[in-house]
Amino acid sequence: MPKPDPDAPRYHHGDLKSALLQAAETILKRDGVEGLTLRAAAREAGVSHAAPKNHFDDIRGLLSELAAVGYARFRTALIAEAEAQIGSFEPIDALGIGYVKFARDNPELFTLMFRSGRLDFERPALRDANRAAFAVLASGTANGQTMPASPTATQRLSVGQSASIAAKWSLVHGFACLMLDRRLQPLLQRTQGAGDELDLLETILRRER
Amino acid sequence: MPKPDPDAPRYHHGDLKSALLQAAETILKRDGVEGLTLRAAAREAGVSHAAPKNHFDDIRGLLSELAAVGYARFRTALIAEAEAQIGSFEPIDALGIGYVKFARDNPELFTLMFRSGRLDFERPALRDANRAAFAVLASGTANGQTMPASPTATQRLSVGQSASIAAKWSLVHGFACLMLDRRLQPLLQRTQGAGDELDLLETILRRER
DNA sequence: GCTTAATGTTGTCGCTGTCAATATATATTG
DNA sequence: CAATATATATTGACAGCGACAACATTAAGC
Repeated sequence: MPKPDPDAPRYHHGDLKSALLQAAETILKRDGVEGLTLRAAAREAGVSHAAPKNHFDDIRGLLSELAAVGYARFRTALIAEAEAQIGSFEPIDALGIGYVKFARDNPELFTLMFRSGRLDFERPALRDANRAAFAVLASGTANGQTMPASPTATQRLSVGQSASIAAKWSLVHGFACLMLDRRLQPLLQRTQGAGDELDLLETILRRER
Repeated sequence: MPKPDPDAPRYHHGDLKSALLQAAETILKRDGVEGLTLRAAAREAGVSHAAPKNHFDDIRGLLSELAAVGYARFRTALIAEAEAQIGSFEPIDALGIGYVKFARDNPELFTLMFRSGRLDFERPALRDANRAAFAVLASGTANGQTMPASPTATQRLSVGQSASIAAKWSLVHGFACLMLDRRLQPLLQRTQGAGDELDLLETILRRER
């Protein structure tokens, strides 16, 4: 009788959705967002070019689901950094450092998540992952408040609170974007005794209080 | 004898490069960066699909030259805002307001210039326009210094000066990016008596001194 | 005026996303 | 268990894209 050979080519993959997401991430790291196509992911996973349609509808679906994975990792990275920096930085600043570190360590994924313009945030997986990540950010942004995030984040804010949150968020987000585009490099190069970008960020955060 | 009819179809356009750039901007505003293709620009300008190659080499060339036009406008917008805000904001903050206003008023162009990842900054036109624009920014960023920019921007900076510049630049750049992605909207909506994004930015800038 | 270079057109190639039609495996139900 | 329905994967096709080569037309230089 024919044994179930795991190496035998099977018509049905079994867990193609995960395999495609993994293939997509491989391509993302190797070729960047530009090189990440539906057909390339199918090739990488060893299936036909139209197979991804069953799991992701279209290219925006694939990119959005991969971005959702990214937001989940982003969230855990933020939490980890906040815990690691206890005693060194305020929670809000620790989260900012985690934000920029994530961008530095996952440049292509960060670009996909924050700068691609090809995502569908209505897609439930992405919508939820995005919200969960920003709930962590918001939790450390309210004055003096610490982890974990308040799950019901519908409370009203004062203008001052909003300004404080937007300022910090804009700062680290802009820093991350400029860093990934190597736009801070000229600045660092003409700075006496400058370190790398992360040193610069920590200097900024320490000076602001 | 045949008069030179300006409406007659001529084999040579005369000024196709400008016409293509104008067509490209029309498409950019109408369809976004995604819809801006070499062939679409050629169609919009009424020439054959391969005509742009003579003037822009490839798609990156066209996008880069259009971005160069954008940086030139960006520069004049910054200067105009700095002059308009004399007495209301410090030069550095006035430039920041100009930065965000430009993004608000030219979202697609800003996206092309700062977030597309499809530009070639080695291309002389873009390289020069980019430098000229950031010379204006740098001129208002040195402590208390005012317009116009010092053309020779090769002087060394202290870590504190770099931190100050990077902080302000990151803040307005991040704010602009988050604004264009409508990521500040949820924040504004749960803020008591909140205005629009620009009000929020001005609040931030006033609070930081 | 002749030659040369610049500019524009046509045709082609491989790639992409998307769709329709079809094949195969799994799930469900009688 | 068998028949059917559903989910999953393949094949083939189409138009749009960037890029290239071959060619046509015009302008520029000598």
